[in-house]
Amino acid sequence: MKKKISIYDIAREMNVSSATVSYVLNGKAAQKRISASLAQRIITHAREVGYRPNMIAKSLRTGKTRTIGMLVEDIADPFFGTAARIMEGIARQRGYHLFYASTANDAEVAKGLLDVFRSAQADGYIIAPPPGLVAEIQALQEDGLPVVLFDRYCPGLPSANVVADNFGGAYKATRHLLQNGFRRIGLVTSDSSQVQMTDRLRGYAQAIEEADCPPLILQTSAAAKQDIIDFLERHTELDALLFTTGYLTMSGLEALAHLQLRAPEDIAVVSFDDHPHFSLFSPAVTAVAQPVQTIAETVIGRLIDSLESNTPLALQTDILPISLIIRDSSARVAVQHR
Amino acid sequence: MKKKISIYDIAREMNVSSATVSYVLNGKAAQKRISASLAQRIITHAREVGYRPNMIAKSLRTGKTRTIGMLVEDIADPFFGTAARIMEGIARQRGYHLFYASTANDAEVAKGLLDVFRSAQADGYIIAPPPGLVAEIQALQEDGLPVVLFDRYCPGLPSANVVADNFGGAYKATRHLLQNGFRRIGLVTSDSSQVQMTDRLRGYAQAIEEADCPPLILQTSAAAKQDIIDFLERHTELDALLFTTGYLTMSGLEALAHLQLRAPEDIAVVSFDDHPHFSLFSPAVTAVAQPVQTIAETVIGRLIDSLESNTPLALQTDILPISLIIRDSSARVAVQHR
DNA sequence: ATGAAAGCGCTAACAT
DNA sequence: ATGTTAGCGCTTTCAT
Repeated sequence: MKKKISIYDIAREMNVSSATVSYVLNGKAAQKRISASLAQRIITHAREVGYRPNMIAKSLRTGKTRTIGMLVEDIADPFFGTAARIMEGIARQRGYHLFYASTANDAEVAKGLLDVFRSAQADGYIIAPPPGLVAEIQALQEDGLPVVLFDRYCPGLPSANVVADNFGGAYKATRHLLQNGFRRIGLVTSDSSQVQMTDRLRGYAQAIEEADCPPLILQTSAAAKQDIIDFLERHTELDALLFTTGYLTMSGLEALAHLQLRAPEDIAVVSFDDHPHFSLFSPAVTAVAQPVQTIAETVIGRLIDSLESNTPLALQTDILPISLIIRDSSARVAVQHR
Repeated sequence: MKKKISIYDIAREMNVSSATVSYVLNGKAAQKRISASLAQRIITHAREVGYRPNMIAKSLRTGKTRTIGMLVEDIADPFFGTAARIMEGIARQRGYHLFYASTANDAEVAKGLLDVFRSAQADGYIIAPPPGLVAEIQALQEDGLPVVLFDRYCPGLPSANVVADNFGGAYKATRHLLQNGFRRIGLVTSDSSQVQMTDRLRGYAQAIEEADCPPLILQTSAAAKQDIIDFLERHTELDALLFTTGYLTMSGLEALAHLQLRAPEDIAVVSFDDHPHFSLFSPAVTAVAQPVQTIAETVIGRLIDSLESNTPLALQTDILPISLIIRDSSARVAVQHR
C-alpha cells in the first residue's frame, strides 16, 4: 500500500515549510510573494509524487466541503434521475460535488439522510421534501445553511422553492381534453396531500368547473391499477382520464389494456409528466412535460450563487412553465365507442 | 445561526473530560467501565442540546469515512438508476453511505470523480469502468482500497467483478428467435469494444453459427435511429433484430415506426435489457432481463463484507444468470410480410 | 519572501 | 472509573 503524502512530506523534500507548500498549492504564491521558481518547483514535485490533498483535513480546517446534499423521492424515477444528472453536471462545472440519495418520501428516512449530510458538513441542500420535514428544514435555515426546495415545497414555510407550474399544467391539459370534445373527464391522482399534487388537482378542478362538467376524481396509492379498473367500471360515462404522475399513467395504461379499452376511441388519456417512451406507445401518449432542464438549472444555480456570494437565498418560489405535448391518446374522436 | 456543539461543550457541562464523552457516545462506556448513570446523563444531555458528531473530524482521526464512491455510466439510465437505488438501501442498512456519480463513459470524467472520492477518503469503490480506466483502478488496488467492478470489467486486469451473463443472454435470445422460425437475424450493437458488448456479440454469433445462418451485424453509436433505418433498407432479407442495449431498442422501435414496419409480422424484435414499459408497448417487447437486484446485492455485499472483515476482495468474476422474458414482439409468425 | 504554530473536532494510547 | 494529551492534514495569523 502506497504511503499517503502530505504537504509536510513535500515541505521536507523541498526544504520549505508546510505553509509555503500550502500557499503555492492553493494558488496564493503571488499574493504571498513566493518566488515563481520555488512555486514552480513545488508544483512540479507535488505532481511527480502524486500528491492528493486530503479534503477531510481541509474541510475540518475551513468548515467548507464544496459539497451539496440532495434528497429526492426516488433516484430511479426518470424525473428525479434526469434532474439529478443535470444538476450534477452543473455542480461539477462550478467546482461543487452533488451527492444524492432517495427518501422514498418518508420523513424518517429523510431525517436520517439529513443527519448524514450535516455530519458530512454539506455546504448546501437541495430537497424534494416528504411530508413532515418542516422542522428539519427550518433547523437547516436557522443554522444558516442554504436550502432549496424543489418539485414541491412546504406551504406556510418561507423558503427558496423551484417548482413546475402544476396548476397551469393540469389546467392546460384539462382544457385540451375539453376542446377535443371530451366532457366526462376523470382525474387519477395520488392520495398525497403534498402541494404539487393538490395544485394539479386544483388546475383540473378549475377547468372542469369553467366548462360546467362534473368532476370525477380517483385518489389512489399502492394498488393503482386495480383502483383504476374499478373506477372505470363504476363510471362508464368516463370519456377521458388525466393522470397526475407518470407512475399513475403507467398503471392506467395497464388498466386500459386489462379492460381492452383503447385510447382515444374508448377513452382519451393525458399524462402529467412526459417520458421518452411515450411517443412510441400505441397510441402515443399526450403528456404535460415538466421543464426538467430548467428546473435543474434554476435549483443548482440559485444554490451555488448563494454559496459563492455568501448571500442568503431569496425566499421566493420560482414557478416554471410546463408544456403540453399533444400526441394521439387525446385526439378528438368521431364516435364514442363505450 | 445556532452554535455548533462539540464533545468539549458537553464535557464542560457535565464536568467530565472530552474522552469520557467520546467513549460514551461511541458505546464504549461499558468497555471503559464508565458508570451507567454517568453514561446515561451524558447521552441524555447530548440529545437535549442536539449534539451532532462532526464526521469530518472523526474521519480525519480514524481515516475511515464509512463512505462508498460509485461510478456509473449514467444515473438517468434505468439499469444504473435502479442498481444505485438498491445498493444505496443496502449500504444504509449496513451503516455505509453510497455516493454515486455519472461518468458518461468518459475516462477523463471518471478520473476526476475518482480524485474527488479519493480526496473525500471514500473507504471503497464501485465502478462501471469506461474504457481507459485500468491504470486508475490498479492504483486504487495498490493503495489497498477495495474496488468492485460491475456491469463490465477490464479484461486482463485481475479484479473483483460482478456482471450479468451477457454471452448466455444474447445466445439465449438468438436461439429463441431461431426456434420461432426466424432465420435472418440482425444484431444491432454499439460501437463500444467493452467486454459486456463483445460478450453479447459473441453470444449472438455462436447461436447464429450453430444454426448455419448468416451473421448480420450493425454497429452504431450516435445516430442510431438513422443507422438502423439504413441497415433495414440495405438488408431487406432481415426478419428479426436483436438489440444489445435498451437504448438501442428504443432507437430501433423508432426506426420501425418510421418505416411503418410492424413486429413481429414484418420483423421480430428482442431487446437486451428489460424495462417496465416494455409490456405495454404494442407489441409487447421480448427482452433479456438483467438480474439488477442480484447484481446490486452482490456488488455491495462483496464490498462491505471486505470492508467490515478487513479482508481483501477475491479477485473473481461473478457472472449472474439472466432471464429471457418472452412477449409478443418475437412471436412465431405464419407468413412473412416483407 | 518564508516559517512557526495554533487549532478545526475527534479518538485512543497512556496515565492516574 | 475517568482524565490527559498527541496528533490526524490542513489553513492562516502573526513573526521575522
